[in-house]
Amino acid sequence: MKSIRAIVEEEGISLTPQRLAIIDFMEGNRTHPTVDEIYQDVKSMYPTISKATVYSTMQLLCELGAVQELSIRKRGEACFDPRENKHQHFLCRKCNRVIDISVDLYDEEDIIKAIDSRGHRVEDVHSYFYGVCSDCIQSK
Amino acid sequence: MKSIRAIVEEEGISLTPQRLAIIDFMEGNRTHPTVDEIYQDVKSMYPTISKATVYSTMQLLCELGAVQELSIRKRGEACFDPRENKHQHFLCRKCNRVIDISVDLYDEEDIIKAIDSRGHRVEDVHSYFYGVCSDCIQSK
DNA sequence: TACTGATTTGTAATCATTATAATATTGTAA
DNA sequence: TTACAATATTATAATGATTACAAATCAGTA
Ligand SMILES: [Mn+2]
Ligand SMILES: [Mn+2]
Ligand SMILES: [Zn+2]
Ligand SMILES: [Zn+2]
Repeated sequence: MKSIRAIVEEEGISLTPQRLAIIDFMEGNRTHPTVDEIYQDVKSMYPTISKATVYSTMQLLCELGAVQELSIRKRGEACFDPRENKHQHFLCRKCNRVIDISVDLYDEEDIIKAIDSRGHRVEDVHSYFYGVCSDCIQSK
Repeated sequence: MKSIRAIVEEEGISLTPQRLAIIDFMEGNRTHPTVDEIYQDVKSMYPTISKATVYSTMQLLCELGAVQELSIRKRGEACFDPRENKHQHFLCRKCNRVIDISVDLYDEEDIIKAIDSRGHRVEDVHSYFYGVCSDCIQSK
């Protein structure tokens, strides 16, 4: 899997110190941080960084496909993870953590079994598909 | 499938005129309305209704499992649909519509094929699993 | 009818995100 | 190196959805 940094460099996008600090924090990060968590971490090494920079950098990384934004929390903040090997996301409604489920399965019932077998209890599933609808494809 | 109204009545929850108007609008509704869309519709028949009532009623209906809230739009408003037969949701990034895909499939690749075969183009999938994690189950 | 608890309403507060404009930095060409 | 234009960063304001709150209203019961 290509690193976030490699993807950004390939695109010829300038690696400013702020972007580099954000990328370093995200690379291999499995905690699904929010914008504020990224901001807090980077600020400790780079005290003048602005939250607006974190927002714009995360949007850039999303557009490049280097990270993905998750809307798994129904309200409140979005969170992010590096786009690595296919895996699933489980949100604990008690502790509010987003937990990676590293399986290469595509069948919902199999995935639920895999999550259950890790000791979690699955109560609900939402699958969202994104793209362009037939009407919009035709009227382009 | 049980109607929303039946679920509410079974729970012995009082059916106020406002709640009834909202339930009537949601029953069988396939448009995935937002809170504001529900509010605008109900207001035409019930001009004094408050948006706060729509929020609290939708929360009630969600807790009863009569409707579900979708966070398919990564920012902006949540939307709702009656919890009916299992189906999937496709968001068009151009026209911003949430489209029901009525299939009884559980395998992601099969679902994508089904969506494609309806003339839509699938570009991305997010599956979110909700429940209680092993840590929180143990420490209860 | 009088009382009690639940519901609704209008408004204010909160919070994540986006927009904006001034400032700073970067890369490039002379 | 210097000058310049393009890009990025910053601080702050604006937006917009949701939640909190308290007063007013309603429903059910004694
Ligand atoms: Mn992940
Ligand atoms: Mn639906
Ligand atoms: Zn937990
Ligand atoms: Zn469309």
